[in-house]
Amino acid sequence: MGGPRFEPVRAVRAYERIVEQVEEAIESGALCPGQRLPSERDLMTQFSVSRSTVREALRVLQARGLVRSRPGDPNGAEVLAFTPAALHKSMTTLARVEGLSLAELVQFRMVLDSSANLLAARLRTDDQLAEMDAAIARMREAVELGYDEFSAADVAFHDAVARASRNKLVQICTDVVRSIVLGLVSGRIAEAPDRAGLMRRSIRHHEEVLAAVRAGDGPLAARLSRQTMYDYYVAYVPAGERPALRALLE
Amino acid sequence: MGGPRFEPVRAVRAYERIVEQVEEAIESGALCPGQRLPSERDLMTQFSVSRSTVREALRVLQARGLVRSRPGDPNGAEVLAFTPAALHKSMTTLARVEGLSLAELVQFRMVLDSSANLLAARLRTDDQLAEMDAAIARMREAVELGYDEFSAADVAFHDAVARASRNKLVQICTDVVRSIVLGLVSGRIAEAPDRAGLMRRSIRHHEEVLAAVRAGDGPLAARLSRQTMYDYYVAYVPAGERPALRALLE
DNA sequence: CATAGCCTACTGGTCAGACCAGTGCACTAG
DNA sequence: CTAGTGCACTGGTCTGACCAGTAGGCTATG
Repeated sequence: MGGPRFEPVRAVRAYERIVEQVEEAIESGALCPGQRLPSERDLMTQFSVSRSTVREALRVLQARGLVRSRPGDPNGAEVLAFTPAALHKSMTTLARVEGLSLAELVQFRMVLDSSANLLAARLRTDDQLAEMDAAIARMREAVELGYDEFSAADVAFHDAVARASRNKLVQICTDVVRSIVLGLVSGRIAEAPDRAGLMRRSIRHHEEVLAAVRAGDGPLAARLSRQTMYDYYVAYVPAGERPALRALLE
Repeated sequence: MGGPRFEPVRAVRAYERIVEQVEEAIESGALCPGQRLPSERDLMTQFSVSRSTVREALRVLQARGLVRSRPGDPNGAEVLAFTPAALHKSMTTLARVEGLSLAELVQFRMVLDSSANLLAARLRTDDQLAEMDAAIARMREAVELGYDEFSAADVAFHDAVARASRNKLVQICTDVVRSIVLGLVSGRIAEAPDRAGLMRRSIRHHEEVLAAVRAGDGPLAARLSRQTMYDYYVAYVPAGERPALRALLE
């Protein structure tokens, strides 16, 4: 004690050093989306490693959604614009491995969506209000067209709200968690006996939420959006887990 | 139009098939944390591919945080328990690439933490209340010890609340976003001129939040926790972005 | 002259076989 | 019984090769 505090050294593998360098270049903006990396054979001379090592690094970068390579492409790997794909992937594994219940996922959506509405009520522009109007209009038309169209319009509405919140993290997490939830229940909703009634009720709820957002009443919009989501999903949540959802309703 | 709807075919590479199979085995529970994969040389015969292909698949699985391999280990790669490491990684790149502002991150924490408090006020057990008490006690002691100890105790408090919310997603996202935020500002807090005063004020706020949780007053706990976080971080948020944070305070 | 089609020089994906440094375990010498 | 030594195995890296795909230049054809 009192001597120098040594830190454990981790053996750093060659391909990791490559990943770090390329990652840094991308995140710092030195490499922009659309730009190309050198070919694998060029990279092996630049890093003075073998091609296998270069390739392992590229696999990692690809798994993180930073680059993409196509066989035969005369240019090297392409630097990608950020997409939440990697986030989505790890959240999906999280959901499966940790056995996340539908209740937890819906609860999380209630939290995110109501916060987005709270913020949107204060920060929305008129254009964004128009987008929400348009989305609800499409929901109305979709009652005749079928569940897929309805769901798409519904998604568009929530996306508009999320954008209006001006918080990219809220936006992206909303997107990711929603797609996981829809993957779990969309089949069951599409086959629900009283689909049309469900849709009409949902539309009415969305209209109320939008009215609150338009009026600038954030807390009301937040409360209504929680209620809307609860009503929409509660039938698919096991009865034992419903109290946890209701805990979010005043 | 009207003809069969063809989907774009993507060339599926050999290592991707391997990743899928192993991933499926892990997520379905056929492979449990702690178990070992066969050695790379075994895998190449099982999948009848070359070792490079096996290794590329392992790199991807490792990047996703599902397995870990150690040189010299007489067993194969180890299947890992889920950790939010991959989630953390992709959120960090998100933060850097998308240029997430501190304001957005803090705002997100306010949303998550207040929701966790809202839920905790209704769902907490006595044990969890005791944990929160203990964490605050450690915060008090840490005023003398230094910022690192204080921050650790602070984290412990918020973790206890997150656990009490009984929502793993809330718990994990709290953890991930917090570590990103702390990475951005902990240095500046540690060097703040009136550190001790800051800590004491934060402790008082935490005590108020805990009192509300103990009393079962969810909305109050939620409101207080938002205020607490706002007060703690507002000094590090550029003035122009503060209104967005205040939008979350009633 | 314009263009359809081929040729070539690359690309990434995969394979085979080799070497090295590290690890754990069985065996052995004390 | 223990301390030490090999050994058999691991993952990490390298070399060199082949294949199928792509793009762009070249050529032969109209």
